Amino acid sequence: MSKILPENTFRQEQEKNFLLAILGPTASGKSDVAIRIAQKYDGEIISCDSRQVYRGMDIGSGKVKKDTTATNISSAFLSETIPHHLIDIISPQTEYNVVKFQKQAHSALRNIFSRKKLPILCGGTGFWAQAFLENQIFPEISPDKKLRKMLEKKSREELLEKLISLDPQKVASLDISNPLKIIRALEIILHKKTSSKKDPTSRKTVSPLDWKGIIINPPREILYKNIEIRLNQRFEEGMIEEIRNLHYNQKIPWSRLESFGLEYRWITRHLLGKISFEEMREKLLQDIRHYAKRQGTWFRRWERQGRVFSWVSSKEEALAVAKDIIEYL
RNA sequence: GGUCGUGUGGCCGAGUGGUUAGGCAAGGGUCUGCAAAACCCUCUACCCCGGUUCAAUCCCGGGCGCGACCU
Repeated sequence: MSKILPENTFRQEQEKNFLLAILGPTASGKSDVAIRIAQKYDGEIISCDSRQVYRGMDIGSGKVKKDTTATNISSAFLSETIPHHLIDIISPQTEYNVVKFQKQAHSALRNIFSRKKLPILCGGTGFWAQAFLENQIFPEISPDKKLRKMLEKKSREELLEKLISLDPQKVASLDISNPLKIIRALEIILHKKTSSKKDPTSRKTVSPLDWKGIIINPPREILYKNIEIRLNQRFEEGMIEEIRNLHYNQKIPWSRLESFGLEYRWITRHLLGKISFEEMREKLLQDIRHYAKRQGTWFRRWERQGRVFSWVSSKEEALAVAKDIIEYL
């Protein structure tokens, strides 16, 4: 089994630190494609999914099935004998965010390169993917839960007023109709004032990554149909049980579960008796479609900013394009 | 057959004699430490015909459709 296919040797020989990204909306088949590429070219997967990082959130977040037979030494999550990084890394109680992801993804990446494997970033969280792949720099002011909680009670108008009084210039470059954005802006300003350590924009620069991205973007109707089929499967696989368990056994508060959105949000509401199964299913389906749409918006915008992607409409096409990219590196 | 009621954009649903309710869906978009989150934009309709009127989706008459009740 360790006798490798001709394609596999290819990886060992090439010196470039190249990274392939498989992106796309939910239910587009990213995971399948990534695993098949990894199998063919001796790769490892870095998951880029803001919900799959959490332990116990399996069916609802669409994790690939874990290998239970494998006795591999790797600490990574294994599926189809392929290591998956950044899956199951923290408890759902823990706060996680882009910056943490950036750091961990980079360390996973270094790790994979050191073993001369092909890293494959796979996921639908566009914000995280872009932050990681483009080494985006964030102001070094970490979220302040207490402050946020306090500010959340205020109206958008009050928040805006406060922001204008503190930093009138900031307003121009901000989406001021969104309270969350104003809160973060305030958070940065207030902390800069109190703990004026170092210039928040200064940070070690990382050398740019050499990567190419494939976006799987099936026609809307097909995607929506897949979403529904997949949702039905998830119910059959015991997704409701999973969420019940997260609350009653893992003691995750309902409010926390709701905040995860989609399946976690709607099933929680159903478990609390607020809505019937049918209503929950309908609302959830609707929300997943909206989510898929937003994901598409993200990728289109990213491309408009100057990044070129290979857009494909099916898994097969994705595999063909991946083959071209990798074999002609 | 009769009586009463009703007919608004893909759906729900207010309303008015002349300046376009609203919600949902749909589509588009924003995003620099909550991103499966949060937020923004677009989508001028009033069943048909005739009449009244400067002007009708709104008033009157007729037709058609739907609903309820009566026979």
